[in-house]
Amino acid sequence: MPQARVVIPIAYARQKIRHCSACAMAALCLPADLSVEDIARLESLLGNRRRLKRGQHLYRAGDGFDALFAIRNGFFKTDVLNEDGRDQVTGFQMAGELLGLDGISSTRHTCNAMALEDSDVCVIPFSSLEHAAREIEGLQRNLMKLMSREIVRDHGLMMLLGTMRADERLAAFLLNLSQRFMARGWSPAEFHLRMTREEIGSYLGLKLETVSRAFSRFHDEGLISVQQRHIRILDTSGLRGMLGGR
Amino acid sequence: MPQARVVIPIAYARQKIRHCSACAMAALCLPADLSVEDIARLESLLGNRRRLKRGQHLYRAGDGFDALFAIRNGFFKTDVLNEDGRDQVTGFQMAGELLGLDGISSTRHTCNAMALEDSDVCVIPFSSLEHAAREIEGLQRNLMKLMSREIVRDHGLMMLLGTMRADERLAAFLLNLSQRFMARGWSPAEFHLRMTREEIGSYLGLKLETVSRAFSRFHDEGLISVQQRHIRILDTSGLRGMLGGR
DNA sequence: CGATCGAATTGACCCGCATCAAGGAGTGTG
DNA sequence: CACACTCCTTGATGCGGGTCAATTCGATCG
Repeated sequence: MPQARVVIPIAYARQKIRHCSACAMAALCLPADLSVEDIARLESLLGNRRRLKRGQHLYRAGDGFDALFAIRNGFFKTDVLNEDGRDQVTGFQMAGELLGLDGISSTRHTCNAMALEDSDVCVIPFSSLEHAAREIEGLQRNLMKLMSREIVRDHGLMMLLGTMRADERLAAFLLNLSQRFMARGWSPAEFHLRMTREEIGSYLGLKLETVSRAFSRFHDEGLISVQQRHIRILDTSGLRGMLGGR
Repeated sequence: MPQARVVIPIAYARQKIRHCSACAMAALCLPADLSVEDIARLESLLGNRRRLKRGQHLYRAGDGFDALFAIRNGFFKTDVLNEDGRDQVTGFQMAGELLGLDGISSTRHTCNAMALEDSDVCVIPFSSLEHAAREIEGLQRNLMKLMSREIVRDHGLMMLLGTMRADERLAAFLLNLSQRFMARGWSPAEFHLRMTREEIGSYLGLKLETVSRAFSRFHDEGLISVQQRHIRILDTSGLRGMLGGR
């Protein structure tokens, strides 16, 4: 067991040599479209990697903000909690996506980020990133694009929460997951949900029972097959047809 | 009437001399905390001002993106429209706030921005802004903070849409407006709504009848007085108590 | 000053989803 | 292997807000 203490730093050191340039997710992440030299610059400012076990928090609302996190692999949820105890899942994040953008607005994080499976993130100290972004044109642009994309994504979710009925919401959710898995080279048709029905419900503004019933209905209609958290999409266009199926 | 054609360009030219440094909203806007010299730099890259009549669009979804807009005075709504014709108001913006951040993620805007009263905005060409942000540290930071603040704001709205009941939503809406008016030195207790019940409803994920009924209920309970669009808040803490009044 | 038109209010009814409750499936533990 | 625990499914019931419809209010205009 004392060995672990020795082994881990070595592993870190080795990992630190090749960060982005060896990362399968680079194209979806901050380094997108940067030149080899600029990627090297970016790598030089990265902090250590950080590993999280399922259920661990990467950060919590109120924690000081000093770094962004790029998911190397794993799966996260973010949620906000308000005064009266209600909480709302604001997103599920997967490899290649950035966590912590909410913290830039002040000196503290405003939401919680929790690993839904054992995960691995790159720590990007924000002050170094800011500094580098002033010198690397493409980096500044990428960072702003990522933030803007987050804003656009949020608008889509508002649309979902404000105008859609339960099964439209779930169909949109599944199609979104499917598409993001596909963008990562994974199967778009068959995947394992890493979140509970309750977390899906919180994200979609529904109760867990409603989510469960909608899953069963999709199953009965032959759109998907569901076994607990294992999902197989059988009829993508059928699912797509549910949107606006008002 | 031909006179107007002559007068307007002159007015523009005169306005261009002093932008941020003479603007009452500077503290809430991009120049916040910048030095006098940096503000001068920022002013030098501003485009013309642009005036809009009530009902005019500043931009529409699909329009090319090349500038941000800072509201000098007036009032806007932004909304997104999806394939099947439903739309969702994503925000109401007032003096000192920035419009167009959604466009950064691609080369096009993804939502519509419409003036709800005669308004006046500063045009900020984005490529110049990006360039200046690389040289002016505080400017880059302010821009990122504004984007991050937008993300945090959106999370709050998701919470509202995902977990609150109708009158909580309306109470939160009124308190938010009130606070923003106060931050601008206007009355927090008495104001004129610039949007219809239907637009409020779209923003809050409710139908216009529900919004109207909630207003009437608040009125009957002595929390506010309502006459069409004129609102007077009579009991702020009462309103606040409605949140989480499950 | 009456006519017209969009916006807001109010009422009656109904439906989708929340709520409450019971039981089943899967997983880890002593 | 029994037990506990969490997560999921399914049913019964009720309510909040959607829907449809009628009326009123206020502004604009001939």
